[in-house]
Amino acid sequence: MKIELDKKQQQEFDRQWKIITRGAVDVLPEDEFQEKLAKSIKGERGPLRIKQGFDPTSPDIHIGHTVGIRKLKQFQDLGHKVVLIVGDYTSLVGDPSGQSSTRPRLTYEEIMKNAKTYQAQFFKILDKSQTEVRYNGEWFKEMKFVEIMELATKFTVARILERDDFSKRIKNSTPISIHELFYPLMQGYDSVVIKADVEIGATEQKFNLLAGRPIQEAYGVEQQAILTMPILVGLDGVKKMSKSLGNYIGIEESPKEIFGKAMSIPDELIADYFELATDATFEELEKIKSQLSQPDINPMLVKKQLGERLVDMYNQKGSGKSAREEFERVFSKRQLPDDIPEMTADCLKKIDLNPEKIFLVHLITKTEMAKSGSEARKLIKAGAVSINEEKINDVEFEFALDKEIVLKVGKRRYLRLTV
RNA sequence: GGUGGGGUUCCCGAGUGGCCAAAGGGAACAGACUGUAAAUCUGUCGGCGACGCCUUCGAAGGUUCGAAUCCUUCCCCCACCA
Repeated sequence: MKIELDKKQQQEFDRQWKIITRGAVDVLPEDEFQEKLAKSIKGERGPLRIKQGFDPTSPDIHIGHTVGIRKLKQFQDLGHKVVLIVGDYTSLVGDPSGQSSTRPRLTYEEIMKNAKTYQAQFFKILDKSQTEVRYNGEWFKEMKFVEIMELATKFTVARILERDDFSKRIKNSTPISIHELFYPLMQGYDSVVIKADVEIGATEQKFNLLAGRPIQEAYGVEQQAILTMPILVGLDGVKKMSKSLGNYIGIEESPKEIFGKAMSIPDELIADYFELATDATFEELEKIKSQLSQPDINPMLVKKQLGERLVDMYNQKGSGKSAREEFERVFSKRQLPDDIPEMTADCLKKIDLNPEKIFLVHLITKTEMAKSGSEARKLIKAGAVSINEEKINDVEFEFALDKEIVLKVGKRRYLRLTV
């Protein structure tokens, strides 16, 4: 590194660098990044501008998103400036990264609605006062065709087609629309406008992140360094966490849900989740890993710690503990949960059920405990339905509501009926 | 623009006139076992008060007692050629 630092500055540099690179996969180009940081510490330039873009394609943020957001928070804690790009215009294009087919495009209204809920959720983790939020429609909306063409001259098709996802799609004869080629250009242009020093993203974003560099250069802006973070695998243990696959833990979910979902991840994922999705310290991580490697320690116990921790991060203090106790009561001791939804006989009448003669299949469907009558019958046949702990196997089962009962459907759906 | 091949239930993928709500696999859901883990085994897997009925096989028509299967038109995709 060319920049000379005095001893104190060097210590600060080392401290920051350790935090910055923790958990990161790529830090490119490392020397440029270090130089930027050194200059900033030395006071030759202000805090670094750290960029991350989000395409508001769904209304909720899950803990997969938080991997990057938490990295941003670390930068903030080190005194740097975070610039969040809400990709209202890039969402219209749809990021082709890692996609095996063209993404469905959302309407502008859907995108803006999602963008709003995103922001609120970002600031559950980030410090609002140190964050600049920009919508890229701000500059793309005004762009003239000649300017778009100008941007398009900055990059070649060959470079874009180098990408693995595109080359795979070409090989498999899956169509690629021209507009998809614009995605990296747009993302790179965002970096030009906001003068990003560093852009961070998931590993699958590496190409898009790197694409920003030549584009910045072409527009006479200092090139950004990039930092990539691993992709968090979803609850299924196979695919990346995503809302559309339904294998996610949303940060807005109830403690019960977060804890339960955490308990359902495959054991192999426990350490990754601790490392990427919680604020466990380096020492804690080591401890967890050693626990997991000991055969006499049940990984379930470690997993419970994870669940507790995740719940606490997004809820009031102590909610992790109570979520855990509730979980143990219901699933380990097989007792009833403490918050069973209730319905009275009058409520039943409102949804067209006669309390004197309740047809079980209808009860299950009308209370939305199953999607359809066939589904309800299927569950009954499978022995998944019980009333007051007693299994019901008769598809035609009817009963009169003369005393309070608790209906259980599947592992976790409960309903209490009162007279 | 030409020629050829395709579009099947959540996904992959059989099926080329009745035995087809449609093989097989995957996913999913449920049961047993458990730790709401993994593995394994079993069952379900369009809808309906249900041994029957209704709606599905790109779209719309047509032939037929009867169509996912045959014909016509249209839409979309792929390959090769240009």
